[in-house]
Amino acid sequence: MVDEIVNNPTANRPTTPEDRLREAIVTGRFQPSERLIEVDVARELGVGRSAVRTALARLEHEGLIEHERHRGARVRLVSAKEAVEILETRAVLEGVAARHAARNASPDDVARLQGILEGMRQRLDGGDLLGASDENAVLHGRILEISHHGTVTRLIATLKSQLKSQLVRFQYRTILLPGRSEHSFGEHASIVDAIAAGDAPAAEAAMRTHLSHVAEALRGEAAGGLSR
Amino acid sequence: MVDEIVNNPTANRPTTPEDRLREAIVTGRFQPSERLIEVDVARELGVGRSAVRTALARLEHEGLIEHERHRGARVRLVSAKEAVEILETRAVLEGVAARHAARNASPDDVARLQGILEGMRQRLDGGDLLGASDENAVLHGRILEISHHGTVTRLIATLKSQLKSQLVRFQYRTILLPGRSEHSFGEHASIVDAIAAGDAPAAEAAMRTHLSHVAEALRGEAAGGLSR
DNA sequence: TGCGCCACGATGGTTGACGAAATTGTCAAC
DNA sequence: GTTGACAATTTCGTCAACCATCGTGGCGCA
Repeated sequence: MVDEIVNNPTANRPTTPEDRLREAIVTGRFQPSERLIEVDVARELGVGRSAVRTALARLEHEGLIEHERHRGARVRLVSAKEAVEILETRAVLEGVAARHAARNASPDDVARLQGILEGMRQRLDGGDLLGASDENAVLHGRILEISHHGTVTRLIATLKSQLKSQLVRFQYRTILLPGRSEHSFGEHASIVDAIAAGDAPAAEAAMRTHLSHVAEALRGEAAGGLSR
Repeated sequence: MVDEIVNNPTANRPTTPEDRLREAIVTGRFQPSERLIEVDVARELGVGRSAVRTALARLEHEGLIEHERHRGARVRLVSAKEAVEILETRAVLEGVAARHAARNASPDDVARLQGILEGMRQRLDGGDLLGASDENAVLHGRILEISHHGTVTRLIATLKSQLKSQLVRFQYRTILLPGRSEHSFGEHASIVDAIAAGDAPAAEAAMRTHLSHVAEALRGEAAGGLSR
């Protein structure tokens, strides 16, 4: 019932126009600030105008595009400042999730979290930083699930998709920064520990400090990468 | 440039179909869980089906309706649990806003906040509880503006609209609860004080405790009103 | 009684058309 | 040369009619 939200690789074909447009934006096929003329997009994607319209409407509220009445849509440019804003917002939201996870977690949940942590440890020891980064995402996702907080889960999902469009252009793998991986592992361990102990405030605090560090690391990188 | 986002009373007529549908849902013209058949809605609103389609797409990501592919849309029912979730989420988001406001506030901003506080004081002394409740909304809105945090502002706006649809059915004027108004005023004063002092952590903490009290008051009321 | 097929209801999407609004371009007057 | 008004163009907003697809419930058959 609580299915993982996995990005199915090589999955079934029937992609909706919405997915295709999102894909085109996220992969940078449409440049930021570029005007999205409905008929052009329709031709580009090989679908009708109405399909593009509904897709645009959805993508607007996902924050991928801006749209003014009678003036059309354009790809939204996420500035460095805004990227930091998003990270910061995610920090407090995931903090709430961690708090609830600490209250809800069954022994089984805790075991699974510790298992993920274990996997991170092994990959780090093996020098597989990218693999560890993936485990990272899994851990955060699992905590969200355990929290059973629909509202927070939903908001984080939209924030994620907003950053994703920029992810392609600026490599946001902070875990690749020297020294960051070990530091990050320790922070994750603290979060899991707090959840295991059922200490809700500690879990929230740990999550927030963790993500504020990520944001900080990013800010440093952004100064060189995002500014222009 | 930084125009107030006021709900213009008796303003210009040209309402979009989207606005009209939102209005219809929010005012309870369509019942929760009611299926929204496109053609019926179209006839009801006196517009075409395509207009309804776009409106539905937008309203979906505002959280006012649910939508499953090939299975249509229905008005989303916000349960009591979810209402609390939303309040809780708003609490941390507005906490972030307060934190930023404390960092950004110019002397002028502080003066305006204190002016609003003064207005609340006067209305409370005059026994005008509803008026004070309005000032309350103004104060929160002003803090959001001062924060200059677009992401948080946007998220709070959507959360608000989700609750608004339930607002009509359950009177969420917690300030009307006995004793709550005075308590609330003190909390607001603390928030403004922290912002005036430029004390970011204090501002965030004050906002969070304030809103957690609101949520608590609500939970008590919800037990009698929302449960069934 | 129970199972499966099929028709119907509703959505997803297409095409084509038209009015409305915004932008752009032009031209004359100052 | 600059400004203002007006015309032309672009693009969106909406409608209408149409077909394909998906779900679902009922009917018939076993």
